[in-house]
Amino acid sequence: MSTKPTMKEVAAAAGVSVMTVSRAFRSDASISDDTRERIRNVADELGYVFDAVASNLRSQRSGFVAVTIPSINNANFADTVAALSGRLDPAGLQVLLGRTNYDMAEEERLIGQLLRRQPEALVITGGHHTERARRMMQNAAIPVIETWDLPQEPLGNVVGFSNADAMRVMVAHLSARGYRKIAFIGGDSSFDTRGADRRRGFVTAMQDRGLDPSRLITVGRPPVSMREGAAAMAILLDTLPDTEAVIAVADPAAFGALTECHRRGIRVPDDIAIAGFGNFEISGVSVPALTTIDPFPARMGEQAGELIAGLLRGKVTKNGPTLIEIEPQLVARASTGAG
Amino acid sequence: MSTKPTMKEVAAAAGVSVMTVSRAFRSDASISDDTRERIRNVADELGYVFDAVASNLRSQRSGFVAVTIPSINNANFADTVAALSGRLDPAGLQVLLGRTNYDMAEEERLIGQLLRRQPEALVITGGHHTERARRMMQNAAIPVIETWDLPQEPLGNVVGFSNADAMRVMVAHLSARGYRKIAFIGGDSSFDTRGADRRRGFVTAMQDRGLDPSRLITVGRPPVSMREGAAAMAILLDTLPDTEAVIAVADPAAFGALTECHRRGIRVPDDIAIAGFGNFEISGVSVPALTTIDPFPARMGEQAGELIAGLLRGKVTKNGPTLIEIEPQLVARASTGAG
DNA sequence: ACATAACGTGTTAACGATAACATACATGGA
DNA sequence: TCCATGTATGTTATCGTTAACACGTTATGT
Repeated sequence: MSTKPTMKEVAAAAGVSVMTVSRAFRSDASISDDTRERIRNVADELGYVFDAVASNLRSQRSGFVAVTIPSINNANFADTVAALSGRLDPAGLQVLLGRTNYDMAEEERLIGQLLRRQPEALVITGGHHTERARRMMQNAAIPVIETWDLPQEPLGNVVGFSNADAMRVMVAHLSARGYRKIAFIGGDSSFDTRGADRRRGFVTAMQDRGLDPSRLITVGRPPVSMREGAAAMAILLDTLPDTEAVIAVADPAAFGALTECHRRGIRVPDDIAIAGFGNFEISGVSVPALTTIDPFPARMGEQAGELIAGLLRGKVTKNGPTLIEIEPQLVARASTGAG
Repeated sequence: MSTKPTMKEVAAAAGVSVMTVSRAFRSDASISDDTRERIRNVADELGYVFDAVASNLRSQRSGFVAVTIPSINNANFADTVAALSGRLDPAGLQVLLGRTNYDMAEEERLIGQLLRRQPEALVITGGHHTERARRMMQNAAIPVIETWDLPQEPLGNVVGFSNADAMRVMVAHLSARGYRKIAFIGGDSSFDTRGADRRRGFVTAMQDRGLDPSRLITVGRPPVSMREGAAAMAILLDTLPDTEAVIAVADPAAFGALTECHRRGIRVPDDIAIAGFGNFEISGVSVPALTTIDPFPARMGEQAGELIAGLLRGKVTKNGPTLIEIEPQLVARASTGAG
């Protein structure tokens, strides 16, 4: 018993062939309930552990779905992954998670690493990638799903939304409530491509309404933290004190901005309105509650999972890639005078 | 080119043996720089992707370190995983992450799943497990590290801290500042074992000081959300209005409690003090900033990674399991009248 | 009752890489 | 000069499982 038992040992102990042991551990195999139970008991006694690595090699199916997210510590992405994982689980698929740290070069490296594990599908957060990363994904000959974005040139399937349009909705909301001098707080756009899309959406939406789109505060690399949101608000209040409303690239930054107002005795929304993005829990709990946009992260995860399960189950070749657009929803709350 | 190329195809194209191709992709192998580069170029042209599955089977090394965390969406655990991952990366090890959802039965199932992938080490969040899970981990014959806890009967190595002691420190802090009627807000203790440990620590610490330990508010399953923290605070203010200080099982719940005070016009800390646990970002940003305890999640991840890298590199059998205790640190802030 | 199908199990070879050993050639010290 | 040593490459067998096929036995239909 010094070495870990294999099916061979189990087979010997149970008096059957290795193949029968193999069948005892698969749901679809034809084997009598009797034998199956007997073998499982024997296996348990021996402390046998099924070797997925060998199984993967022989069957050419890894059971992995590779997933990349910018950060593990982000409720939005976590919700997508949780929903995805929940949908894939019953299909016998396991999520192999990697984080890109909001960096396309890191994403490229990561995708290379993940593909070596022979995943059966690839779920990528975002629609901007290096040329090399694009090539790797296209050559992989597995379903690819881009999420949290609506890429111009999709690699394959997409389950996402337009970050720019989301900002358009938010600008419309603020505009309708009478705000004119609206600022945007975001991170260094050369990294967070979704953040950059939101900023771009903000700028064009402002321009379309004949409003000044130049109140832009940039604070460090994404993800923009609460602290950075507060710092950005401090800069904004110091340099552009006549600003009437602020849109932050995401809720944590918006909340940070709110706290800075609290510290300075500036009333929200009476003196200045604040809005975020993502419908993180904090936006509903803070005082005042923050107006935000809900991109439905869990729904994206479910849809992606559903799509993958379908693509891998059906041998039928789809008539081309699927595009599922999720419509982000404005959640109007007290921080913009609503709710 | 219909099927994915293997080393065989690369070897043929480069005019070398398969073994030489294999060597071209390994850092430790003896091969001329010339040949290596030539082979890599050929491989690139063919779109060859290294097959880690086959490599794993033959070499009996998966390159995986399996890690379980209660929730993906938790900054504390995420920090531990990020640090761990960062330390394992240079050692060529990849984190295979699974979430238990604060559920020991789910943990058991998950561990079974993970072990099939032949991980080289196992990092588990928490020190409470089902009997069957314990057995599986012990039989696995790989290094096991329990974190975020200080188990009575460790399975192997431990990189953690005592949740109960942390509460002792917090009670001491509040007590020193003159608070006597102290309440505890937590989740259903039958699920979150670390939360239960903290509650237990609170009770004994209170008893040790001759204080009443019965102001306990329980709200739903862990993780206790901001909203639930607010709800608990509402109950507390309604039923035990003379309470002087509140300790929440974690910062998000503490923040939720704080917002409830804001909504009711109750001043913190003048009317009631609030403290949390975890040193989440929000505790430093909220107004007032929340007193909390920093368990140094990143440090735990680094230490665990360091330990694993050492154990897997050195063939030398250690003289038994390692125990690394991290000392959580009180972070006194305005919400308890400090700072 | 007989052909046929369905079921349960066994045999053989293979998935794609690498460990272990073998070999060819160059280098160098005595 | 000759053998020891090192370097670069090739050969063979194998990791643990499962696809594909074969085979004997037991239902099923007519």
